[in-house]
Amino acid sequence: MQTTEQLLEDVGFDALTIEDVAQVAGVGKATIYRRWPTKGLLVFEAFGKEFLLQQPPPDTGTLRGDLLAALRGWIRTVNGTVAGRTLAGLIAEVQRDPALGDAWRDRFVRPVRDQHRMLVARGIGRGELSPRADPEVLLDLVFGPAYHRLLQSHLPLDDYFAQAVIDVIISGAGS
Amino acid sequence: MQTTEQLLEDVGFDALTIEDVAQVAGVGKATIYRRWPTKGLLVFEAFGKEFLLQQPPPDTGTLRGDLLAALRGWIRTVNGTVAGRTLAGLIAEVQRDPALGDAWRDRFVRPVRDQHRMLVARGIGRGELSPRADPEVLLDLVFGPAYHRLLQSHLPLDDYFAQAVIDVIISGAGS
Amino acid sequence: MQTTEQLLEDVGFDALTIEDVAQVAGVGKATIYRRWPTKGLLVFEAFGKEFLLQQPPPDTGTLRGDLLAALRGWIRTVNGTVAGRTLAGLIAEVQRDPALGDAWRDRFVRPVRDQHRMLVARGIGRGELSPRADPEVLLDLVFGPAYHRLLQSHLPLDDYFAQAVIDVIISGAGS
Amino acid sequence: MQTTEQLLEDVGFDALTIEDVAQVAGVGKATIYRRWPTKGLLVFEAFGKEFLLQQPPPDTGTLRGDLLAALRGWIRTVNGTVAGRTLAGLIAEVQRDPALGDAWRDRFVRPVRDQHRMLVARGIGRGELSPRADPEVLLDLVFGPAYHRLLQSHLPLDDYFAQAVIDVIISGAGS
DNA sequence: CCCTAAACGAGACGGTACGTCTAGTCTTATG
DNA sequence: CATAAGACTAGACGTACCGTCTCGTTTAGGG
Repeated sequence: MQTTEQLLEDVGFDALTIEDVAQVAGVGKATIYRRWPTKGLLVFEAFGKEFLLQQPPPDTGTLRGDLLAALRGWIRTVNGTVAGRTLAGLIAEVQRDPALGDAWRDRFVRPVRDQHRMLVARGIGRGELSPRADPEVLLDLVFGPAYHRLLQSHLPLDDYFAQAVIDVIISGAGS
Repeated sequence: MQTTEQLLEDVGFDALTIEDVAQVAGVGKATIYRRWPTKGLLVFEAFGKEFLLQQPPPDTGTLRGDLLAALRGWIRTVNGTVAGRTLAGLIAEVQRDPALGDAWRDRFVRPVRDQHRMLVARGIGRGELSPRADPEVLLDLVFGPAYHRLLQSHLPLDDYFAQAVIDVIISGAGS
Repeated sequence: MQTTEQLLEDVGFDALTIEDVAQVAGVGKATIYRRWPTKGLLVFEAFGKEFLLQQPPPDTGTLRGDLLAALRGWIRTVNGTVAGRTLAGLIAEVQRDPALGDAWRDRFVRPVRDQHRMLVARGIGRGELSPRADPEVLLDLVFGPAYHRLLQSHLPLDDYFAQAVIDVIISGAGS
Repeated sequence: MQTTEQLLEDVGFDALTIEDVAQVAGVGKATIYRRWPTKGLLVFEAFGKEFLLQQPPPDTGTLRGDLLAALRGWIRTVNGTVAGRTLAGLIAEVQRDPALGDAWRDRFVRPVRDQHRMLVARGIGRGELSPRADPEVLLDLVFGPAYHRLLQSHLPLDDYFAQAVIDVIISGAGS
């Protein structure tokens, strides 16, 4: 497990092989396969806990503040650590391993969204949101652009971006 | 090339191997490697042209109409054909192959964004957008959520989603 | 191993590929490469044991009889089985693979010559040979012509040849 | 042709490819294939003439002298030049390419043996040979051991060897 | 305290695809 | 019009990992 994290830092998601993990950990391959059926799930477990710990639910008193804090936290983790490349690698892996996809949605996407949905609910309670707004769409609007930039690398994930995204979501871009 | 498209339909991005392409095409492997150094670039080329053809630049007269049409077009292609899975597979591949990443940004992301940026520019010209709005962020807000749903499969890519996204972007979700 | 022998009979040394051996044996290629680094060494091992078993050291009581028996035995094996072509193929391979050459000399040429040298030593002990005769040269004179005919195929390897060779070696061709 | 000889010296028979010959000669591959169907025949032609020129028929006045001179000439050429490895390479190639085998026997083995057979015939005429001696077997006895040492590399091809071989052939090894 | 059974390290195994290489044929464009 | 240049089909090469499977060998808990 620590071996996995170590190797994620040293060689990255792609170059990591279960064979390496076993050897570096001084462990038989079968021992790993007994616990994690695929490389994706192995890395997911090592990555997931770590990542979620770094995303504490914000509570700033305003919806704008909460969403901005959440997005900034995500960006900080993704930019500052190896987590960004690992996250990208895992999402890539999800495209080819349906079992990992299920785990990913159940144990990563859902909990994170549940957490964030509460921010939105709080905003609705405070009357900061139009009652028409769909919370699910809102969450996609907050994080979709960020994942987009992570995976396409066409533009930087910086604080200006975070603010601009949240501003448009709250206030709209129309004149 | 047609062989690649055929195999993408038949077996999908992941199960497609250069070895198969060569055999089905009745071609030596070296011939393929001579032209496309990796599977990613081979598929990208087969996919790119096709995909771009199916995304004609809309011109509805309003920014909202244009953005909605563009997003709907993307969703239609992604949902209705094998292009969705291929697109996901390519984005996954981009995370692993830096050379493909460069090609991807240069020959796919950039042209598509250039096209869409014109819609936004037209909207600005018509005074439909706050002069404060950053076109790049706007583009990420329109398509980021869609890519997000494509890659995470947490929620469907339907017409309701398209409208809701565009509505928030134009008018904001704040009360 | 039996697969190798089988394929040597079926298709011959040249047409034999490690890929075929693996497939026919129902074995991964790596398994073969793990044990035998080259096709030459694989075939050598399959061939060597078999061949040596068919060359029991003769003991007829006279040097002439022993040498003739040894040469006849060699000719019989080489003419009667696939071993002749395999032997030729291996000697050909030895010309291009130095590692095989080393193994060939150590594990084939040397043991065979050791055995035959004992026949000569016995002859010397019985006073059948001029003390001037060099055993090494004698061995080359007995088998060199036979290998020559095997590899050049200019004339048949028959019993008349065997007798004529041994006769000249013992008695000389001078008048 | 000179290119072939050059490359034989520079890289040896095995490493020589028709592709290289073509490129070094500044010639299309097809041009070479038009004249020589295989690498074996190409090299054979380049090698054959050269080699035969270096083997002038000796005439020393005695059979022993002639045979010794012929064998020494062969050894000198084989030891002193790249011809030795080329000769070994060609004999190896002959084991795989039947067409080359035919050419080899017709245009190399036969002429050389014809020449040497005349030495023997001269010896018979001079009464130096037992009338019982078979000239063909004699030739194999003279050169077979030499080819044997060339191809097996188990012992050196030196002048002592040449003399010992001829001595036994003329006088026999029996006491 | 032993003894047995589960888990373990080590790594061989069958299998797949990789990317490279060479052979010999076929195409093209030039001089 | 022949030719150099080199692209092409074909297929074996040797490598890397995969996921499965024996092997002994620890290592614990129950007799």
